[in-house]
Amino acid sequence: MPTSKDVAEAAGVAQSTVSYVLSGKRPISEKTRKKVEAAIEQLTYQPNAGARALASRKTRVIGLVIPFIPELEMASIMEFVSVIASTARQYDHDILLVTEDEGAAGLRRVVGQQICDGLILMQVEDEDERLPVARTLNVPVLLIGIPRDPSGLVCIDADFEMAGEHCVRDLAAAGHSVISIIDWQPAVVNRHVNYVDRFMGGADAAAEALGVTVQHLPGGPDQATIADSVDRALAATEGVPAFIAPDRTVQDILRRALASRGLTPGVNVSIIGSATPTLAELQPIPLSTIDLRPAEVSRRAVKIICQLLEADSQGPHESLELVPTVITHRSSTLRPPHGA
Amino acid sequence: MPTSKDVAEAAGVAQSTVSYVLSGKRPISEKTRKKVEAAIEQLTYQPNAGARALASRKTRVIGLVIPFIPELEMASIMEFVSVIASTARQYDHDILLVTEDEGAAGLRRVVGQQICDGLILMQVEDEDERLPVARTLNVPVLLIGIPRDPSGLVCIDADFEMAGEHCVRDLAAAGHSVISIIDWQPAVVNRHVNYVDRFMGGADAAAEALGVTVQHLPGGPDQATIADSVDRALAATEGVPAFIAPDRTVQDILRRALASRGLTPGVNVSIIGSATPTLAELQPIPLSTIDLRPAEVSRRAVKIICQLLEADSQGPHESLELVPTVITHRSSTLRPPHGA
DNA sequence: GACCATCGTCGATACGCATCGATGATCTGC
DNA sequence: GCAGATCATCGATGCGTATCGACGATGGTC
Repeated sequence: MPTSKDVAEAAGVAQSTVSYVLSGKRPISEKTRKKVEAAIEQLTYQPNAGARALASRKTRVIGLVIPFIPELEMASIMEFVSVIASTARQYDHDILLVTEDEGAAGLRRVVGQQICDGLILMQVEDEDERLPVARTLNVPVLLIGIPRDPSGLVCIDADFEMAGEHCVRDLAAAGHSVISIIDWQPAVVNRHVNYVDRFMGGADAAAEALGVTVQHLPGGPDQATIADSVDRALAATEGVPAFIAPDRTVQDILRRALASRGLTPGVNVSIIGSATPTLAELQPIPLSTIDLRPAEVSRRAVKIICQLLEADSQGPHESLELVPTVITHRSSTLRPPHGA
Repeated sequence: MPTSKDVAEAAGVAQSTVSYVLSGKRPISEKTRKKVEAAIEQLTYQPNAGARALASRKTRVIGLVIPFIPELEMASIMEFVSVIASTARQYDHDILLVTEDEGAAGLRRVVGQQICDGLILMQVEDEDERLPVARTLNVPVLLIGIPRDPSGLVCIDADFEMAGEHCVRDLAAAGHSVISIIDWQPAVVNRHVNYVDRFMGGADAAAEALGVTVQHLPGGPDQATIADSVDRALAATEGVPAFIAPDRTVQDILRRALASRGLTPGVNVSIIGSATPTLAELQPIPLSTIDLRPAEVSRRAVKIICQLLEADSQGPHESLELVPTVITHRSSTLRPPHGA
């Protein structure tokens, strides 16, 4: 592997000049620059990351703490990971994976060894054991998700409250007066991520404002629970029933439960779920969705932390950004009576 | 951040002694070791990764090149990623994400900058543009997947040939004489990953050996194609029809197509799919599966590359490891007549 | 008790880059 | 045509660790 010293010799300049050509932190004459660039090209020189990190005290690596939830929602998590990694590259950074099973010690490790300059935490829980540690680390930390106490922390998440509100508002506009929300499955609820509460809060607020009824029913990966929820929903509804099912696993089971009761989405029952556009279109009856925009959340997350890294901010920052959700009508919901 | 020099001063020894305590590469007296360890503890010292990499020429980081396939099979990919990351930790290594959209240049970058000591490539295609680059990089590279020409490369993958063979063998044993394989969806087939061919080859070989008929039918995320495939399968079958659907997206559509034709898995039709045990159990009729064991493939992948890193092997290694697949009977297939 | 091997520790150096102060070269204005 | 300002480049140093050679202390041997 060639070093900057090799490049310097090939170009007939000092090593420091090579460094300045690369960083642009001092003016370099056109002639010298050309010579150096030619030497770099010819030797296929690439700066050594370790040496660079040692000298500059910056690794240009961001640690990404990924959650470990067997099975569930893995596809969604992968979308975050993938977009975060490619966005980081746009800011000339790389992503180091930190698995959740390392716990808070993992954060201390990667920051303490100075493997990375900052951290992104996914799936932040209400009372997350990693938060006290995150607050004392002297590097920028970006949370995806909003803990109970976000003081002194930088957070971003989808606007679940808006999501709940929009779902209820849309179903109400389509003429439904009773709306049933099937909860996320227990595996998610038990994680104490509070987006569940925020979603429900938004839905309840909208219901109150619009004078419609929202009832909350248990979800679950088992069919019995959901079948029971459906029956309770039907019993409580006059007219066309409406369901909101944010959890993707719940949706599949719900669809089957409705089908076996002679209910067809878009005809004599409405369903809104959360799903990516592609997945929604693949359904036999394309699903009306509330898009929680994981890609946009990921992009902004990287942008924010890169700005913090740029600023070299020492003082404890604090901010909270919510990404608007988007509701899309497809065929699984009734059309509003007035064409709205 | 404390340095090893700080630790040395606190313990009243030389910096090099601290280094030897940590590495164990020279004998250290019990007394000195205790003093140093106490100082490390008290200062919460952690070695600087950059300096360590610079001096030792080892980063203890492995680059993981993740595929970029919108939507499809993301959950499965996440399982690879997650298991690879946590297994790497067991070998005291970390994982750096490299996204596929960087292409072959990405490999050159992370290796050239010496950000990582080795690479794992996922979803290797038959004629992968990254392979010629991989061969010339002077670091260990581990492929998950088997290219057309694996010479000079180290590969691991699930044994798809065995998988195809076992599926056919099991269905034949259950009394089916005509077996229909619904192909992966076009998005997968068009990637030219050759596991599709290997699976089909295994199935065909088993069919020939057992004297049963295997027919290949197109899959696809659209219902029309699959519905058509089902009709063609039924037309060609006397007795109870049998389907093999390795693609998860195809499975869902297939299930609906069968249901709408009055066919119930395990009763008057057999289906074997590929899915994780958890997902298989969640189905209304638990799915008999061929498990391609992504977690086991991931673990072995990390093990192999860590051994190569350990060995500091310069010469071009070459190996090919296939992980046996596991077939599990649940309720979606007929039982063999003789209880076998 | 003199000699040599072994053990434990130290000091010095190298790793490759960023960065600071210094220096020579070129230009400005009078 | 000369003092001072600006520009481009160089040399030296430090970042924190691993590692090599050296060296004093200890133990055993005859």
